[in-house]
Amino acid sequence: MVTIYDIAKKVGCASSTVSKALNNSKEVSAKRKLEILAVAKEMGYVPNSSARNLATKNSWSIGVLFCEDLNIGLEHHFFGGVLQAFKTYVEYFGYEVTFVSKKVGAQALTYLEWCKYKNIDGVLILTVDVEDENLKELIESGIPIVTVDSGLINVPTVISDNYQGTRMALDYLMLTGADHIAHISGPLRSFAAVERLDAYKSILKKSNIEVKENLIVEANNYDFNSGKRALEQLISKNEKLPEAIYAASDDIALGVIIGLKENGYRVPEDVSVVGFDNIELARYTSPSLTTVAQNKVGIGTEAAKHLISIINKETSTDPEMIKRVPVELIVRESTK
Amino acid sequence: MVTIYDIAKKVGCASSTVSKALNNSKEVSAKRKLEILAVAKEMGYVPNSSARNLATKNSWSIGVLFCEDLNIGLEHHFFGGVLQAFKTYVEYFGYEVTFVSKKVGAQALTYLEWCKYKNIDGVLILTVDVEDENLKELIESGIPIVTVDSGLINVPTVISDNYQGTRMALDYLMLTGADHIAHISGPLRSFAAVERLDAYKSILKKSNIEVKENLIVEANNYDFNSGKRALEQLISKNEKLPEAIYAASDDIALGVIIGLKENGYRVPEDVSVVGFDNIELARYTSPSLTTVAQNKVGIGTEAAKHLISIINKETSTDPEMIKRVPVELIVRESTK
DNA sequence: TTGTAAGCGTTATCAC
DNA sequence: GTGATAACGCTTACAA
Repeated sequence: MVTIYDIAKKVGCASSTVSKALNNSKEVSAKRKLEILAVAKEMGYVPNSSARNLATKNSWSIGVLFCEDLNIGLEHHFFGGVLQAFKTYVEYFGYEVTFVSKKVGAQALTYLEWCKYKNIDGVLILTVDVEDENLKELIESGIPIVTVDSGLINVPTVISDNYQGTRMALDYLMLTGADHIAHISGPLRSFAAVERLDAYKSILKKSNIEVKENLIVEANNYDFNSGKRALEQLISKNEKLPEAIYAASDDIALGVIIGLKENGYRVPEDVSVVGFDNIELARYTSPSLTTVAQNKVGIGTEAAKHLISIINKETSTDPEMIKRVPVELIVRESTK
Repeated sequence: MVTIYDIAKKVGCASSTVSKALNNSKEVSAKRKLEILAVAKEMGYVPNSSARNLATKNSWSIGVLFCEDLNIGLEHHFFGGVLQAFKTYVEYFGYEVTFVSKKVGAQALTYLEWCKYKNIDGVLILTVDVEDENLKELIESGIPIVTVDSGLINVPTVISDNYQGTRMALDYLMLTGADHIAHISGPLRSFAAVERLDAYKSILKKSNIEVKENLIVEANNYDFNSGKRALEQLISKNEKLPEAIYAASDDIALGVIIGLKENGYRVPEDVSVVGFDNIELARYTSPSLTTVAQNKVGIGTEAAKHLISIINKETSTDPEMIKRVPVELIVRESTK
């Protein structure tokens, strides 16, 4: 391994001079700087992260936290997509991203301990077990944190604009003649699910439409199967299905559509269906799916931007902060 | 920040003794050890990663490399799933995982430089631009590397057993009476696509079935649209479609099925279709999809296991090594 | 402009 | 068993 001492020896100067040259300090003459840089390159010098971090007390690294215990994780396109955009943005600003771990060597650590151990600059919380005591400690520690759609309170949050999305979906359905609109919500332990349900209720009220509890069903999860089961419940709770169903996710919506078909309903002739997400497949199903498109890149980027601004103390950290990223209604065949 | 000096002062011993106690060395009396541990806990001591790494020249961290330039990345369920399993496994053994970056602060680095900078123990290459010069340098550096289905040669690879999977798919199709089987391959810049195509040819030959070039079409990509377009090509190349189509991915297969329907074919009555992956949706489409299931967790875990064994020098690093993870045929409705 | 030296928090080597 | 002390590679006052 080549160190600044090796370079100093070869150039015939002090190591501090080398350090200054390498850090582009103006306390070195241009000539010396050039000379040192040339030798550094020639010798294949690469700085040492640990030594630098130790001396500067600065890690330039951001932790990503997600619970693999939950059955929702990186393989979910939403979180994968958000993380990718997040990573791209923060790396552009010179940060590296590391997964927050619960151990170092053989020793178990809490999240907070691990962050201190690594001297992490900030944390992105992706998915999480809200009950986790460890998490509480981390949140209260004062380390810069941002979360995405995790259901955590008291943490700055970046999330799709669920109210806007719900309004666009319902407005469109009403426009196409639906007087009765059911809602299959996501699991209500999810923050997004609650927001979409609240929006549904509030928008109906504003349109002077009665909110009927028998038109609301909570899916156990965001997936296809839960959607299908929720539809069965909806059917059993109503003699006659409403003209439209607003589902809290595309997977749920697809489950609903299959369930409708199996029960002899035509989509959209008998029942219109709108989803939420705009998964890749939505345009290819039959009928293709009308849906509220989430902007994964936008969410990841906003989360990154906000986290960095907290780290740089450009933003006073307001734990109540919620940044809503605009969504878009994509009209396809599953609605009239 | 609490350091071992703070602990030493409070306990009334030397810092080296504290270090030994903390590292569970037997060069400390049991009594002292207990005392020191208690004080450490009381003071909220957390070790410092940089200092430790600097002193031990050991980072306990593994880099994950993937090109976000490609339109395939973390949001793809396959890579997301593999990474998640990989992470779980290596963390169990005390490693942390960090994304390989191309810069540190404002300075651009090559992959290899970054790995040296971080003193990384090993690298998992997920997706990659095979042409990348930077990559070549990394591969030739001797740093422990494992890759998953990336198409790289000269890097130990963990991949689904594409031959076995193809054989199971084709055997099943032949069993159900298909004499002619077309293949929509993945993009041939992908290693897996080549393997599946080769297996297709070789298995047909072994079954004394002629390999006809007009029954083979390369999809531009692994996605739905590419599948649909490939089907159009297949149709234009053949007066009469074969009884079965073996597709290199589920997304391709779904595109093929939609295309078949649009062209008036029934699945599976007129044409059987088999995919590869077993994406979550495969069981829910109509018809549900017969497919070769890839074991994402198995692949991630095997990659982790192998990388760690290279790091520990338990395995002599053989760049030609290919570990094939068993696949499984899931029979559903898209085949007779 | 350049050099000296202390310090970052650990570990590891050697005396005692 | 315990304690000095050097070393890891770098940054940064401060002195020259």
